[in-house]
Amino acid sequence: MVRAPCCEKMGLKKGPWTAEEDLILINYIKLHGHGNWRALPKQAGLLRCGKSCRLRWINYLRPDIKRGNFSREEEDTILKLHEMLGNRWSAIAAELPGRTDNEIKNVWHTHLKKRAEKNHVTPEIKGLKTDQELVDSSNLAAGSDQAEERRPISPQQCSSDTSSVTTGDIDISNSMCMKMELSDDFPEMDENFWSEVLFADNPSIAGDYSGIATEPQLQFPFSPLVIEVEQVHATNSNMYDSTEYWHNLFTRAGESLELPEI
DNA sequence: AAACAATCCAACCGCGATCCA
DNA sequence: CTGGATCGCGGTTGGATTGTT
Repeated sequence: MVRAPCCEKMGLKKGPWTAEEDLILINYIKLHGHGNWRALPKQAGLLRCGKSCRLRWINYLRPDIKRGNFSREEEDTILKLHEMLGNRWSAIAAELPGRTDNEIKNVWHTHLKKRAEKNHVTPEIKGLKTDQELVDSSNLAAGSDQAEERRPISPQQCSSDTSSVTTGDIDISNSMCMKMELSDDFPEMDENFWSEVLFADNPSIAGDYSGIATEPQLQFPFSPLVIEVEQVHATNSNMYDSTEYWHNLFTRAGESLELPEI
C-alpha cells in the first residue's frame, strides 16, 4: 500500500497558523467536535490538512493546555518517567496533565537531556523495558541527584513564577502567551471573568475556559478568542505582539463591566 | 550597531497501529 | 482476510528570538 503524503493536494496551506485560522478551528470544534480530522478542515473552511488541524488543536488550542515554564516537579517527573519509559513522549505526557507530548519532547531536548547527561542517570532508552529493568531504573532515578539549581527563566517563555510586572502593565512574551498583574481598575479574575468580560456576547464559549483566569496573575494563552470578543479581523497577526494593543483591549474589556468595589 | 552563534519551539514528515467496510 | 482510510506517535526541521562577540 502506498500512502499519499499529507497535504499533497495543492492549495493546502502549511506553516504557522494565523489568528483567523485558530479562531475558525476553535469555533468549529466547539460546535461540532472533532470526530474526523480528515474531514474537519473542509467542513470548517480551513485550507489545512486534517493532520495539521489535529496538531494545532492538540498542542496549542485545547482549553486544558497548561502554558508556561515547567515546574521543578514537572521536570523531575519527566526525568524519572523518561528513565523508565524512554522516548515515549505520549506516555510521559499522560502523567503530566495539561502538558503535550510535543512540549515535553521539546523541553527534554532543550533542557532536561543535558541535565540528565550531567547527572549520568538517564541513558538513552529506546522502546519498552522488561519489568525488572523498569524496577531497576525506577530505583536508580529515585536516588538521582536532584539538587541542581533551577534553570533561569527564558525571556521567550511566560511562566507562573516570573517576577511580577508593574501594576497595570502587561508583559507579553509572545503573541499567544501573556501574563499580567491586575491593576485596581481591572475586572476581578474570578470564574465569571470569561463569561462576563471576554465572552459576554457568546457565553457558551466561556465555559471551557472559566478555570483559567482565577489566579491573581492571569495567564492568557488564547489570543484568538480575545480577537473574537473584539471582533477584530486582522490580516497581520503581528499586531497582537503590541503591548498597546493588549493594554487597550483589556482596558476596554474592563470598562464594559460594572465592577465591584476592590 | 552589526554579525554571528546558540537556543527555543511550533509545525512538519514519515511510519506503525488501528479501524472498518 | 484484505486493504484503504485515518489516527497517533516520535523524530526532525526551520524560522524567530535571544545572547555573545
